[in-house]
Amino acid sequence: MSATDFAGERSLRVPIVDDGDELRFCSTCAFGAVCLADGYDKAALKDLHCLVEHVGPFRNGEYVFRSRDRFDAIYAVRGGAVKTCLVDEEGREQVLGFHLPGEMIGLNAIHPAHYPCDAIALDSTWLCRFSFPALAMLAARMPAVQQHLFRLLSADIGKASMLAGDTSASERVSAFLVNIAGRFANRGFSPTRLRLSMSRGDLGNYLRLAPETISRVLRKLQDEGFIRVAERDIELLKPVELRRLARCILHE
Amino acid sequence: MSATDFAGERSLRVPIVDDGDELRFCSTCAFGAVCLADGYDKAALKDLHCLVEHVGPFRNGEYVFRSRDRFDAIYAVRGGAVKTCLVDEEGREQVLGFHLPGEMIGLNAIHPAHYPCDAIALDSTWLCRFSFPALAMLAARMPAVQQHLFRLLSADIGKASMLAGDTSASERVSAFLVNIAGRFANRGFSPTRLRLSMSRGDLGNYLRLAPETISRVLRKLQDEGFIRVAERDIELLKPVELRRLARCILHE
DNA sequence: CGGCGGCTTGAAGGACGTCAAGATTAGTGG
DNA sequence: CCACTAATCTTGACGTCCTTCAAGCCGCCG
Repeated sequence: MSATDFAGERSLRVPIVDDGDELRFCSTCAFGAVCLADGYDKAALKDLHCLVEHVGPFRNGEYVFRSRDRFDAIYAVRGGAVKTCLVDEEGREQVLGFHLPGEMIGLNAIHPAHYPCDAIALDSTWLCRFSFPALAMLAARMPAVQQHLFRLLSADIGKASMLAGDTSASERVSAFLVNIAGRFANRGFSPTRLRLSMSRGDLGNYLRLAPETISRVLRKLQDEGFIRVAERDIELLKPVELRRLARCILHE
Repeated sequence: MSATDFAGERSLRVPIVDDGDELRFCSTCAFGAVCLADGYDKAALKDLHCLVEHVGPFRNGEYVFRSRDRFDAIYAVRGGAVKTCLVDEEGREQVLGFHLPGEMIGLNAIHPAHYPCDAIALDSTWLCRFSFPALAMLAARMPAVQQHLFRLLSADIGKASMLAGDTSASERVSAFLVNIAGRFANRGFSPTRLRLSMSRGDLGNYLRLAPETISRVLRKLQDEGFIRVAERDIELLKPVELRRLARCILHE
């Protein structure tokens, strides 16, 4: 395939959102609206700020945390992308998920008290680090923070629905593209143009498909006019049709 | 296959645990150890008790809650078994999970504020119902309860790992059997003998395999001497070998 | 420029699904 | 207790979608 790049592609690289300031959280921190909406005062806001630490950049392939590390913090992706994965005793990797700006990682480590998976940067990646003991203490004083944490945790249950059902390769790839595009759109990025931060291998691993199958499906979707593929840049040409292809997986 | 029943099979039917009393929770309620371990007084215990309601029995096929019902409570299975599932617009069911005594359902409803799936009894089923608003209020006063809720929620993330990886039908079925047996064992039931409360259809649906494949795999595992199958009663004859077969999925 | 990893494309093979028929069980009412 | 029906389960034959294997291409970075 000839490498026809998109015009303005540069804006797709390493998406990152605003930095916030002393009295406003960066929107990725997932706690931005909590305090102000509930009328907490500046002291409370400051408490919340004190337990946030901006970390990064992590480079492609660097570990944010490793399986079996002791759990002490959850993270929000601020810019870049992270994959979470397991490695079995034979060294085979299993990708559990991808995490884009505005999304949390580490929530599944609270219970076992150790991270149950690796978290690896896929791009130049920045994160917000929340000390969990401090956050839990604050939550006990501020019901809105507690509620927010409950919701964050609840939202993460059943997120593996991408692999659900008796679905074909095209359905799964379509669902993935629609899902990713939607998540980018939620954070203010283009709803139809996106840059995949993961390799075909990682993507196939996540969707339980061979990398070759990913290639073939992307080509087929392009031949059918649903998408445009240029390396890792994807444009959704017919989002509605794609969504219809994927409706069994996305549950409308 | 000739129907060779197990001796003492009757004890496998409708597992149920103790009832608890005014000052002790039934062990299934998942809050049993919280208060006493942290030295809360009887008043606190009573608060916790007041928001628990024993409900049931539900008969095979009855709904505990339905998709899109407004969320107001989480449940612990006290006896019997529950499946959670989605139904798409064409009426096809998709089984998300099975819930045995001692396990919670409804945690994934906190965020959307509506139950995102159906919960259907597979047996004569009793549950403990926890009003969530009341529970959250109590959690704000009792850090141990809050912590316990965080852990319960966290533990539910990534429970769909049964479908993970690039695994054969035998591996998935083995993993399922080992997993179920372990969950029963955790609650004091036999670690090697169990009664499946779900049909081959539900099981296949959950594992993304045709019911016929489930049959064939169970027969193969029996022919190889790993298990003994009599209808829905299963005996694990070589738990170690089964676990080895399933190690890719169970992550040791 | 040269090497390497990631991506694409083709051909062949296998594991599971589908379809169909028969067997066994559970449930119901007489 | 038995008869009858419906549902579930089993077993076999065949087809299909995806994987595997192999080769070549492209882009990136030293």
